[in-house]
Parts: sequence; C-alpha cells; structure tokens
Amino acid sequence: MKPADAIRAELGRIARDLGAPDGTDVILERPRDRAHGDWATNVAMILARPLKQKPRDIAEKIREQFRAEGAGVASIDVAGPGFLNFRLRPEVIASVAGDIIEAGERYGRSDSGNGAKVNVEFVSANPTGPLHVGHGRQAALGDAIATLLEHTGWDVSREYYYNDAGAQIWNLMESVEARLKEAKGETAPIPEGGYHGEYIREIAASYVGEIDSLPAIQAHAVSELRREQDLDLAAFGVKFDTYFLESSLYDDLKVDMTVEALTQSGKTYEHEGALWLRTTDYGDDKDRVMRKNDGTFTYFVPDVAYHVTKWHRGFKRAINVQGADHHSTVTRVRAGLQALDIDIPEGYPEYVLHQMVTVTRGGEEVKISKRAGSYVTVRDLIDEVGRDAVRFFFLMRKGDSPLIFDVDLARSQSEENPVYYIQMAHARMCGIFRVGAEQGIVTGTAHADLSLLTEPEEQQLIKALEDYPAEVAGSAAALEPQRLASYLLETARLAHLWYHKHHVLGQEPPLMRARLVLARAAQIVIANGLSALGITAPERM
RNA sequence: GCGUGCGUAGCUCAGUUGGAUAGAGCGUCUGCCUCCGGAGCAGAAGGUCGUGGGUUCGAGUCCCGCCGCGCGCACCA
Repeated sequence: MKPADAIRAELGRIARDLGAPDGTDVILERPRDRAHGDWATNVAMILARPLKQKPRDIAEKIREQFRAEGAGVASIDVAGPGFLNFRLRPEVIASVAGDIIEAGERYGRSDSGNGAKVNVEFVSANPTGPLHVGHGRQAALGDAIATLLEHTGWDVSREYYYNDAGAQIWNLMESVEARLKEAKGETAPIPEGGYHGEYIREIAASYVGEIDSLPAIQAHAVSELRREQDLDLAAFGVKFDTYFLESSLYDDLKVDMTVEALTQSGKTYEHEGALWLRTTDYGDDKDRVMRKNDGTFTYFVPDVAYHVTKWHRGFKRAINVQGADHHSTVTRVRAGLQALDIDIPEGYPEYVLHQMVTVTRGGEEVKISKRAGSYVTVRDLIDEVGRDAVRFFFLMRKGDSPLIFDVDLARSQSEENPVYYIQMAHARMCGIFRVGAEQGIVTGTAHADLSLLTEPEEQQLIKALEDYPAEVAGSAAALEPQRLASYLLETARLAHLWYHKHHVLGQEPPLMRARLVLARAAQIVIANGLSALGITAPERM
C-alpha cells in the first residue's frame, strides 16, 4: 500500500469511530509549506459541523487514536485552525521510487474513465489555407488532452471536421479561378472575402482541368489544401482517427433530417423569409437563423447535425477544442441539440476554448508568412524551432490566457528554454546509466536499500515523483495540460538540483544502487510526462 | 451597449477545483566557484492577488458591482 493510502485508511477508520456521517471523504494533500510535513488533512475541520465540536479538539482526538507505526508515520501535529500534519519516516518516502520502476511506462496511468468512449475534436480548419498558429495551439491542446484521457482510462477517438461546404469554400474556388484567369493574362481581382495568399497561385498553377469548370476547380483546390494540411499535421505528429467531411452531412441528408426534426419540435418559426430557431429558450441572447432567405443553411445547422452523429456514434462524451473567437457557437450548437429533445445532456459537447497566439522574434511581433499572406503558419514554426518546442510552448499556458510564442526562446539551447530544461533533466538521468555502463557498472536496480536516500534533495524529488499520478489525473479531469507542464518543470528543477548536489556513480555500492533507483524513477516520470504531452524525451542532447 | 475571457513580484507566468505565512523562472542585489568566456552554486530584497462589497471557521480561487484589456456580437465559419 502506498504511504498516502495507508494514512487515508487510518483516518477513515477513526472518522467512523468518532461518528462521522457516511460519505465523508478524507482528503490528503501536500501542505503548501514543506515545513508543515509530508501530508496534511483538513478532515477535522470538515467534521466540526456534523460532530458539533471544535476542529482542534477533533484533530487532537484523531492524533491520539492514530496508529502511526503501521502507516509509516513518524510524527503528527495539530496546527492552525485544525490541520493534521503528518511526517513520514524517510525510508517510507524512499520506498516509492521502487514502485515507480516497477510500473515503468505505465506509472501514472489510471482507469477512472472505465473505457468509456470520448470524442475529442480539434483543429477542424476550413480547407481554405495552410494551418496557422492558432490551429497549432489547438493541435497541441487537443492531442495532449486526448492522450491525458487515454492515460486515465478513456477510449479516445481523435476527430477532425473538415468544413468543406459553404460560403468559405465558394470564396476559395473564386479565388483560385481569379488566379487562373490572371495566369492567362486577364485582369481578375480576388473577390471580396477571397484568399490572397501565395498558395492560391500554387493551387492555380497545379490545376490541369477545364478552366471554366467551377466544380472541378473547387474539387482540386479542396484536395490540394487537405493534402497540405495533412502535411502540416504530420509535421506536428498528430494523427486523427476520423476525418469527418461537412459535405457528407449534406450528401447523407443529415442536414435536412436535422432541420426537419427541429421543425417538428416546434422550436422554429418563419420570419422575413428565413427559418429561425428559438435559441433564446436555451440561453442565447437572440434567436438564430437556420435557413437563410436564399434557401441555404447557416453554418450552425450542419454543426448540430454533426454533433447528432457523434451522439449516435456512441460518444456519450464529446470535447471540442476551438479558438475563443468562436465561443458564440457554443450556445447555438447546444441549443440545437437540446431542441431536438433526444436526451443529449445540456453540457454536450464540452468545449475547451483557447485565446489568441502571437509570435515574437527579437522582441517584435511576427505577423506574416510569405505563403499564407496574412498569418504565420504552423509549418513555419515547426521548421524553425522543432516539433517538441512548438508543442510545449502551446501547452505551457492555460487556454484561457493569450499566448506569446517567443521564437528566440523556443530555439534556445539553454536552460532558460523550458522544454530544453525538462528534456535535459531526462537526458542527465540517462547519462548516469550510459556512463555507468561504460564503466562496467551494473545499473540494474535490484536489491537496493532505498532507506539510504535520506538527503533533503532526494526526499523532495521522490515526493514530487510520487505526485505524478495525481497530476495526470487532475490535468486530465480539468482538461488542462498546462498543469502537467508546470509539474514537469518543477520536477525537472528538483532533478537538476539533486544531480548537481549528489553524485551517483562513484559512491559506495549500496548508496550508488539506491541512487540509481532514484535516477531511473526520475527518468521514467519525466519521460512519461513528456509523452503524455506529445513531446519526446531524448536520451542525450 | 450585450455576451465571453483575462487582470497575481520590475518582466513572463504557476497557484492541485475554498485551506495554514500567496510561489517559480528571468531580472536586481550580496557572497562563493570558474585560467578566460558561457555558465553554475548559496542567500536576500521585491505583493493591498485591478478595485469595492458579499458568502463562511477560512477567498487569489465562489457570487455581485465598478475599472482596464482581448475576443465575439452576420441571413460568414
């Protein structure tokens, strides 16, 4: 049993004896201040009300009744308003390192998702141009969230929705047509709302079909751009399980069926030649048009039809990663799903929204990519700083905050660069084993006496490693990869600290063996954490 | 104006779903180490958590008002 579990069990037993109500959960947490001990609980404060006693009196009783030896506890203090602080025996803390090695790359995984299906949709760019940095943030976020969910026991499906129908595609087609005419020497301006990037000329140049066949031009442009985006995603190392085409919703009459069902529900009305949905019944600030007076549908109608397919495909949980500039769609899509009245939960789908990305180089904002014209592409970024740095930088801030991507920092091979810093900690641990092997030292970890790991830096590092599973679980539950990123930074710091202060190789064999276990455990945790974020853990740098 | 998100050290940001004296990196200052350079080590200073109320044993965290900034407010996506 893990030390924390032992304490929790003992606290549970005492709480019951004291007459705590059923369902009282005992929360153990790391005290913010290390001087307060290894674990703390506020259970005495929680029980104060139901037991009608002072928190400190309850805490005192718990302290007296606590059977410390079995739980590996060295001392218990009552502090502050009624906290119980536990200090563990050093060898109990150290024993965790052995468990980590045993679990290996499975360390940190859990099964709280129970294998339930969850759909994670992200990027979902219109095939009207190369992916820009915002899509990059989405790709990093979506992929990491998907992996975190996998690590916590969910059956995850990564999905990409191509908006290959509608007005944007029409604009794309007209833009390419204009460039085709231009190539023949005609004057042909890009239409309003059209695309001006250099890539439009490339698409026109590679077109070999009928010059006046608009459907052919459209098909060519869309397929070229999809191929282009696939290359962007491949460069980023993201793989999707499903590519869902918006056009298929029209082909399969899903859009018509959805409109029909919404009309049947009585939540729609005709007004000024358009068909409206009463989204105000579901918290929107005004009703929304479904069918425009030109007979075509507004974008959110296929979006509703699309989410109905997710539901029917067995995803009781769906998560959409999007730019916050699209946040107004949230209410509309959910309203449409509710109006259908087919038992879809109100909060379906869940949204993870992220704020803007700005790229800086030399302290100046970079605004333009040559190929795309008006924005910086993901590919530019990956080419310049590498996939790992791009991913980490996109993940280290919470989605709610705008993100400034400092290209100079991301490229830097120094410890100021957070990715480099974490990967370096991993490489250093690997270096110990590499050098050890060269010296003929057996770096196996069997028969180590971990109670020798008593240095403060060692105890602190081990405690951080012990927290890894909880960090993964918390990060996954909150859909917030940046938590894990922060954790890795802190853990890397502790690993560097330990490495600087204490040598492994060249120590007396028993101590060396114990430290080899710790080095291996640290290496495993950092590697697992990086992998959960989609970042590699190089063995040397 | 309405909706939404943000506001934490000089700078960049964490803050584990409401806990104890609010943390880290960079920068600054003081020592130490280094042939030089890059850097490394130990420590220090630095805060009215935008602001005013509220909720309770307890608020950076939850609720309301105000101020500032971003985003959205199309029969575009």
